[in-house]
Amino acid sequence: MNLFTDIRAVVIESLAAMQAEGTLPGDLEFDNVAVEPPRDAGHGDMATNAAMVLAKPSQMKPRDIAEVLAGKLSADARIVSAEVAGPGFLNLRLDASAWQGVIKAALAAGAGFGRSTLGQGKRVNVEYVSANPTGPLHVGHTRGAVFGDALASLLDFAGYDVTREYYINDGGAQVDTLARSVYERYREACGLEPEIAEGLYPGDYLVPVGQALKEMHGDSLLDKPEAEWLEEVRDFATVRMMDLIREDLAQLGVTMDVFFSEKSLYGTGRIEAAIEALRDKGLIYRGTLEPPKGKTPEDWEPREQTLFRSTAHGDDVDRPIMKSDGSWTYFAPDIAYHFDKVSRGFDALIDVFGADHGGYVKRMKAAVSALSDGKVPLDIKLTQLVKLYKNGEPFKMSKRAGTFVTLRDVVEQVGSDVTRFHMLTRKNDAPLDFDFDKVLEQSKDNPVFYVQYAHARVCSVLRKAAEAGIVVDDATLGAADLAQLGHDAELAVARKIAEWPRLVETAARSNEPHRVAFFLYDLASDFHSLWNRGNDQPELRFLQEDDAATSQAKIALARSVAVVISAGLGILGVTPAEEMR
RNA sequence: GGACCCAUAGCUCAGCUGGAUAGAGCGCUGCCCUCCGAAGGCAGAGGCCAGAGGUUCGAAUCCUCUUGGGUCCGCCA
Repeated sequence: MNLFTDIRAVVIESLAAMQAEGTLPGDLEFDNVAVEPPRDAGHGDMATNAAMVLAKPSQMKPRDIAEVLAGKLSADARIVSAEVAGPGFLNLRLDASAWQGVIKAALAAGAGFGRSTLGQGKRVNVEYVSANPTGPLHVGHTRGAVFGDALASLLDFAGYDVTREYYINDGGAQVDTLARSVYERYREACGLEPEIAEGLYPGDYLVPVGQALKEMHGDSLLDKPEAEWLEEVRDFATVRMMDLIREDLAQLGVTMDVFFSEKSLYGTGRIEAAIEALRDKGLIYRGTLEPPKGKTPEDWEPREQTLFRSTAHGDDVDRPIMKSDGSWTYFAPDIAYHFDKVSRGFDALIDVFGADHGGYVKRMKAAVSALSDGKVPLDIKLTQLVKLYKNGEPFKMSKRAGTFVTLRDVVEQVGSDVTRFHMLTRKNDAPLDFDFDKVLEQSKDNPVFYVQYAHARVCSVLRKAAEAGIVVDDATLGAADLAQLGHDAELAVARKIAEWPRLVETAARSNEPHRVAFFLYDLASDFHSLWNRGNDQPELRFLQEDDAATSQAKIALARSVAVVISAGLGILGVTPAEEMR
């Protein structure tokens, strides 16, 4: 249940009644009518902007509309008062039973509380990570992995049918480089001196791959020319790298539904088919691009290429899809890949890229727009850089100096839960500071700890209640008499609980999982505040000795907090703590 | 030269797609606690939302320009 949509329905009903009576004109759109929590809790429990939104189209004064609407709304049992305020806001106060209903609903729904039908089962493809299969994942990939995974979970929770997908860039020159790098490690395994030339991948992680190659082939590849071993070594190494990456992702709790191989697009006519689809729309032509202004490369010379008219779909310049030697540019298989996604029948596509791919957004959107005739929206989320710190000092990453920080380094040092939560307490398009020491701090200053602690406190209350012989299963708690929950601090928590279903939808609509993290922090804050009041006011403690009925009512509230935290952390991919250590 | 992202308290950041007196944590100031409901609590000061125009009942939020940061910019993927 979503109390806000329930009340909004009442508002819309009342407005319709006003239309029927002739108070309002019959031809009004109610799309912009919103029922929201007011910014200032002093204004009431909910506020609607209905009168202000409708004032102009109905040519009436907002306050006049609000007055009539207030009268209608008062008829609803849940609405205790409706007051006109400010320019025409209508502030609603709800009966305490409304909040009690929310708590009961949370306990009844359990982990499913807040699940939405917003997505209507529409199929969404979320592509993320998609790192080149040439080595282990590093910190930058970690953020993309965490973000993409949480976004996918959020959309799932909001009622979408989500596919998590990884695009393996195994078709370009970088996997040949990988093969040559592995070959050197193979020579090393055979007792020869490896020659890691400039441009090859020097990382130690290729050593075991070279050894594995030796075990398979003995010395037999040593005498052969590159042309004879390249393909096999490349395929072998790519598989090994993807195994490595899958393990890295597993460390973070990320599992993909689909791994899509770029290579599978080559030699199968699939790239050609995608380009033909564009050609049929008149978007492919031969032409010569202008040099980039202000920063002309020294060796620039005009060349005629095959171009995609991406400017017809919002891009700034047309993009080459074929090199002058007739081979595809990297953009061509990407077009084919997205064509494939469109062809698979997804209703919406989301790509999660690193910020360095920002320049790529418009052309990709143009391609999808062209390929789907504008029917399949593509949202591209860019994750900004992660700045590493240790003890408050910036920590520079350098492949050469060997201070290359991998995903595995991070997870092994601070754990998956902390990594995930911390990386989600920032908007994806803002740079992120990651301090190896601060994120592990056990104090109120650390949001990870703060939220976990709230959940652990609830668990602790449940344990103690059970020890005291009070029945605290969800069914019993749900049947408790909640009428005695009347203190402001208690109602504040209940209000927050009621906002959860609404937050899920707003976060999903904007593809912003970080809102979940901030919400959980706020909820934890309200809960801790109530808890702390119990120090001075024993009647606010959750566990009331010798009064099982009151305890059950209060614990029902606490339990609903745990239900929401647990659900929220579930979306973020973080395990809720049963106790703090 | 151009594209994209960003600019909110001293610091790090939210701000629910246009709503009322702009919020939180840290830091600062002042009280309280230091009884395992422990890893602190309560309260206070602190703002021209980078700047200038525009859109309308109403702008931190949308549009334009300016300034200042970041990412990137033809056959590397």
